[in-house]
Amino acid sequence: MARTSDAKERLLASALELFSERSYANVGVQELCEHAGVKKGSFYYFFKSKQDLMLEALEHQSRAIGRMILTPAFCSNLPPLERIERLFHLTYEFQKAMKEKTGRVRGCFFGNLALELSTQDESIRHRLDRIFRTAITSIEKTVQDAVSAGDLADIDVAATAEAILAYWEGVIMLAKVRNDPGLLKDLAKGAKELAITETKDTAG
Amino acid sequence: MARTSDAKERLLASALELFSERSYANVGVQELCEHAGVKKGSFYYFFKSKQDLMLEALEHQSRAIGRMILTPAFCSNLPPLERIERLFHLTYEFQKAMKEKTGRVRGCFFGNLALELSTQDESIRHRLDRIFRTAITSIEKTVQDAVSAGDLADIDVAATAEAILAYWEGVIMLAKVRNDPGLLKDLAKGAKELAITETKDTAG
DNA sequence: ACAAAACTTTACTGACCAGTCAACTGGTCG
DNA sequence: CGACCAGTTGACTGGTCAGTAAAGTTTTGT
Repeated sequence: MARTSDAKERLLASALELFSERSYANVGVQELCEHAGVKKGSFYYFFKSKQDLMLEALEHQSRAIGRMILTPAFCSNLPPLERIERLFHLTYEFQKAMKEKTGRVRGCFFGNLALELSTQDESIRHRLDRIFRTAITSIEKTVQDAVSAGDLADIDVAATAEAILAYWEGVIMLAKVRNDPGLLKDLAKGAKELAITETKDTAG
Repeated sequence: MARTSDAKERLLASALELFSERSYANVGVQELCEHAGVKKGSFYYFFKSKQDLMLEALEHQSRAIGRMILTPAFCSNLPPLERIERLFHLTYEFQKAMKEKTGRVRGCFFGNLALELSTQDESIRHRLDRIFRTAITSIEKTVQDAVSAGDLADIDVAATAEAILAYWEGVIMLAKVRNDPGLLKDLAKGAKELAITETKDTAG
C-alpha cells in the first residue's frame, strides 16, 4: 500500500514556497502546478479546491515550525527566560536565511495568511487561531516554569504568554516591512521585558 | 479651480472600505468602481493603476489614523505612560466599532497591507515603512517624556518605541485572528511593561 | 459665446482565474 | 487473461482580471 506518487508532497512544498513568496491570492493553481511539475487535473485529484490545499499546507507548516523553531526553543533544558531569547534567535536565523536565499524577509507564514484571509475565510481563520493557541500554550508553559523557578513575579501567566506571541508576530512584521531580519535580534530582549513586570506602580 | 467631481474621493473611500474588508488582491478595479458609483474609464482618469490608487489610499488613511488615534493618544496632556494606555484603548474602540458594524475585526490597514504586499511591491513596502517610522517617532517622543519625567529608567528610547509599535501591531493581529477586539483591552498593559524594565538581572 | 479643460461613458483587449471532465496509462491484483 | 486502481493528461467552461481607446458630455475661465 505504499504511495505511488509524490505529486501531492510536491504541491504542498510549492504552496509553502509560493504563498510565502507572495500571497494566497497572488498565486494561481496553474502556477502552483507548474512549480510542482504537476498537471492541473492532478491537482484536483489530490485537493478538492485551492482552499483545501491551503488548509493542508497550514497543517504541514505548523508541524515544520514546531520541529524547527518551537520544539528547539521551548523543549530544551535551558532556563525558562533563555528559551524566549532562543525563540527570537531561531526566528532571526530563519528569516536571515530566507533573505539570503531570496532577497526578502518573508515573515511568518501564519501571520501573513492571518492578515490576508481571516476576514474572508472562516475555516482558515479558525485553523490559524488553533495554531496560534498551540504556540501560546508552549510559551505559557515556559512562563510558568519561570514563575516556579522564581525568575518572575506571580504574573498572569496566560496573558503574558499571549503578549509574547503578539510581540513575536509584531516584530516579524516590522522585520518584513523593513526587509531587515536584524530587527529580530535588536528587539528580542523586549520579549523578556513583557514578562518581567516588577509591578512598579507608575502613573496613578 | 475648484474640484468639479468627488469621484476620486469616493474611489479612495471605497478602496479603504473594501481593501480593509478583504485584501488588495481580492478586490478588483471593477468592484471598486461599482462600490464608488464610478465607471472604469473614470477610474483610470484619476489613477494610473490600481497600485497608484493604493499608494494614495495609504496616504489618506495615514492621515486619518493620525487624526483619529495617534494625535489623541500622543499629543494630549496626559502623563506619558497613560498615552500608551490610551493608544490601546482607542484602538480597542476602533476595532470594536468595526466588529459591531461589519461582524469582523478588520485589523490594521497598514499591517494587513504590509504582510500581503511588502514582498511583492517595493514602492508599497517603502511607503509602509515610512508610515510605521512616523508612528514610531510619536511613540519615541512619549517614551522620552516618560524617561524625563522619571517614570522610566534610562532605557534605549528608540528600541523601546519600536518594540511598542511591534507589540501594538501584534496584538491587533491576534485580535483579528480571534475576531475579538477584547484582546486589545486585555493585553494593553503589556505595552507599558515593554518600557518598564527595571533592569533586574535574570538568567545569567 | 466660445474654447479648453475636466470628467464620463461604452466597448473592447488579451491574459488569467478556479474548477471540470472524460479519456488514458501503467501497475497490481485474482 | 481481465478487472481494478492510483494517478495522469489535455482540452475545456464561464467568468473575472487590469488596463486601453476614443468619443461624448459637462464645467470652467475668458
